[in-house]
Amino acid sequence: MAGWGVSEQGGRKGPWSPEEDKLLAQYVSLHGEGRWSCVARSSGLNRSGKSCRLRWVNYLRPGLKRGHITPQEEGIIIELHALWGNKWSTIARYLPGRTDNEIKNYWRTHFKKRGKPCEKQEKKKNLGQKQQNQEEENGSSNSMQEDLMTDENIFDPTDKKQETVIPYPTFDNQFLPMMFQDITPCTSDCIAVEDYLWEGSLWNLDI
DNA sequence: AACAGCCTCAACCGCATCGAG
DNA sequence: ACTCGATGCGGTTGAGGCTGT
Repeated sequence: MAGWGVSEQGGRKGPWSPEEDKLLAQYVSLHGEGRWSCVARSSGLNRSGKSCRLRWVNYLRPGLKRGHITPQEEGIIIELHALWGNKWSTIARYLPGRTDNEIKNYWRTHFKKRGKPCEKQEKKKNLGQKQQNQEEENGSSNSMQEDLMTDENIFDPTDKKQETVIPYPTFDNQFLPMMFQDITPCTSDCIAVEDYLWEGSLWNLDI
């Protein structure tokens, strides 16, 4: 990000102003989501379609949750990441109100670099830098996450044979109580995933 | 109080995929 | 079958806030 300003296409870049947010929200409420390039052109925003979509999806869309990821959500993220790997948008579908960007950032912050979730704060308080470095070197502290991320364990969504349609929960029903929404699998594949989620402890809230 | 290092998160980029013509 | 624009996704970056010294 070498300096905000104007993109190659001439559109504005950088942080969105409240005025831009308002324009975008107004336009989407009138015309609906989609056709982002049209949104960019017609709304008066000097932004790329991509930028408009991203802003709407990650920030302006109604129903987005604010605040910290809960332990329950964290558990879901761990389980689904073990299933699908870095398929953040897929994982986000199971966390109503959370965006793929948010989940991606969370994973990166809490799991990728360091050890187990929540260990960060403990480390800060209890461990000296030396010990921290030692743990990072021998990799023992995050063996759980690394195990989950091994190729053998990752469900490959790009494999058409394995790919599973995930019909729920979507943004439309995000206002239902999280994780106990009225889920209705529509295909046998869905049921298979459902079985995994229920039997495989994803929905076990004893985390 | 000042500084340095770390962390978070909004936003960008590049690539892949999809669909219309 | 091919091209091209639109859209979606995952990876990456950097500004600003936070925390420890």
